[in-house]
Amino acid sequence: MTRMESSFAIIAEPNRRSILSLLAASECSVGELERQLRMPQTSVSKHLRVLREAGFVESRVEAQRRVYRLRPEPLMEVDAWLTPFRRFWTAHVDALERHLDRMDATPETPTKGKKR
Amino acid sequence: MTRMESSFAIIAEPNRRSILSLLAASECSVGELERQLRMPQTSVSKHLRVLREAGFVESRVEAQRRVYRLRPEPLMEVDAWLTPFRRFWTAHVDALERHLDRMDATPETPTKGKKR
DNA sequence: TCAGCGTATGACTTGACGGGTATATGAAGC
DNA sequence: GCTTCATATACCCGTCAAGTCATACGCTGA
Repeated sequence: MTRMESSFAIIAEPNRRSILSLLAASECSVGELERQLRMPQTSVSKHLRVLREAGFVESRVEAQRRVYRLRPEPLMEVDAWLTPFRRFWTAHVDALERHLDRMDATPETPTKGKKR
Repeated sequence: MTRMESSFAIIAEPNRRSILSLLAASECSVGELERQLRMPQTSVSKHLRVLREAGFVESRVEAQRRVYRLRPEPLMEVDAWLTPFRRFWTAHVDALERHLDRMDATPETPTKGKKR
């Protein structure tokens, strides 16, 4: 149903990235994700469905629970896409730190149209 | 104007990824991008604006043209986010090839509805 | 000055995605 | 059977991003 073509669109959603990060640590049931992320169960299930249909996760049934675990392929695709760009920063590694520091400093509200 | 919080949301757009890929090869003017991507100029300009405000590109003025070039920081962020996941595939590298081969073969339908 | 090119912006429309609520399914236990 | 727990789905709605069109801006050369 939901178009949602590329792997990039899937991980554009912050909650889905959170789910993936948790699953990177260890596999989880829906309820565990629900508690750790403090989000409604229906929301978790919906995101898991999207992730599952896009191949990011798979589930196995365990009694009444469904335990989800990570599948690496789609993220490998993203990683592969980055390849041609890496030459831009492999030279000077500390640029990221400076960038992240700036992000940190900014008042978290990009709401207003800032110049440049 | 456009919220567009994360770097992930920016590269969720296929046309923007195309622009970035072209700029990874070499800096380009708007017109060059327009021709290579075969998309309307207003569209290119709008995507460039989004990319610029998100720090993915910067432009310099050259006569009547604006030449855009890549800035690496936001993509470095994405690369950094991938770090915890790499352990899932650094062991067996060929899984990506198999995955991409499948993508190639399938007629645009995601992982087929397994319908239990 | 004007014309023409290159680029940016504004208004508008459309459609997709995410959140919420209610409900359905299905397994386990009484 | 019924009830409870765990998860999934259906529906509605608000929001927001992307496309299109028209137009405005800025630079250059005649």
